[in-house]
Amino acid sequence: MARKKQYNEAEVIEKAMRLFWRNGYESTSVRMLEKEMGINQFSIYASFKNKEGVFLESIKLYNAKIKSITNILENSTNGVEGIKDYFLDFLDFSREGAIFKGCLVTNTVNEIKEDTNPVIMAALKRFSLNIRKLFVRNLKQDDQRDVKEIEAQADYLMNALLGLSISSKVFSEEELKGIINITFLHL
Amino acid sequence: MARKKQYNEAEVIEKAMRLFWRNGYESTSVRMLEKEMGINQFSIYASFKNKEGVFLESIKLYNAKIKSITNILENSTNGVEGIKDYFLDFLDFSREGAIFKGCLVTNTVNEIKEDTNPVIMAALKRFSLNIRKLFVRNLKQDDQRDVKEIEAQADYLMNALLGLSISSKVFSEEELKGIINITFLHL
DNA sequence: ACAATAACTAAGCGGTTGCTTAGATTTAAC
DNA sequence: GTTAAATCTAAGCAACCGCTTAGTTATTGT
Repeated sequence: MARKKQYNEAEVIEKAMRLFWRNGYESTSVRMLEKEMGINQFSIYASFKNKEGVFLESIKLYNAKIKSITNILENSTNGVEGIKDYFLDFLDFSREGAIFKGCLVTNTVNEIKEDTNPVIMAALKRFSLNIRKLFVRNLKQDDQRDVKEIEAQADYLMNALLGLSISSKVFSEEELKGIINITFLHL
Repeated sequence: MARKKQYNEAEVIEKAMRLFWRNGYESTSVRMLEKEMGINQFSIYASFKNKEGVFLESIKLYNAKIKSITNILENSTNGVEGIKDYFLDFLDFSREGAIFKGCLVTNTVNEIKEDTNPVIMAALKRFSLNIRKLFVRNLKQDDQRDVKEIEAQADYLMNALLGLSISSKVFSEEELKGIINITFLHL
């Protein structure tokens, strides 16, 4: 009936995701996406509706990629140690060669404003809350402490993880591992 | 000989700084600065050369403002407790009514890229390193531990502080204070 | 072979970006 | 009062933004 697509949507989203990861949402232009994805703007809008659509698909892919390490956390029975492993795994996950790119989600939370990008912000918050939930689950494995205390610890760990996303752009790998060690020293 | 300026440079930078603090560097346009500062674009460029110049002056002012709490840290003899006070003071400092704006410096570190804004990035790094130096100084007050260990602790605290700048936009004041408590629990 | 349909290319839309220029206006020295 | 210099306003520059449209090309069923 009609012509075939000359590109694979999953493949071009992979490239878009990497670009967003490096540059953030706002400072990644559709022209840049065009070049990186290797397809015309028309095709981008035809496949993903708009720039926001490309980003939402990128988040989905990011979520699928990071599953490789969240799955370990999800199935862990090591309590806090399992969370520490997640931190170290994340460091590896966020690395591209020698440089650390931080977390795509955290980077974007920092960049965008809730009132101008409500849909994106909602997706990002969903992502973060899910990780916090896993932290709570693992913390409960160690002993039966007060739920309030456990949730405060989960907040503490989220804070450290958010910090790590920024720190990874400033500190060296050795320093980052030192930070992780101290973060879990007395938990 | 010539006409007088109809505005005070210190006054308009105060307004510019607040705008950058709320919106970040890139997403604050010169048109927005124009309105907020209450002067024409020509005057902005005449006084501060370019947008980067306005921001660098804003950083200077921010530095002067935050001196009110870094001075306390600088003169503290309470060791780690002095740093904890700094964290709590910072929370207050970064508040505008009920909402937390985070740290102007941290917000911007997250937003800009080193290769496109090297001058700004350098100013931001200088600012951060200075705070880390104060952390090291205070940590040395408590006991004579290994210097390496102290520096690792300073990195850990910087990571927590960076995290706090993001967390303050997501968590409540109560949760933030809980995070700070746990951060200093076993130091 | 031909018509129908979807995917392609490339030009261009109105709006915004950081920054500059032209020209009127105010100040102050003489 | 005249002149020179600094400051003001407002229009406008090229480049870019997200997105669309017009027109061409490829693939299919009949």
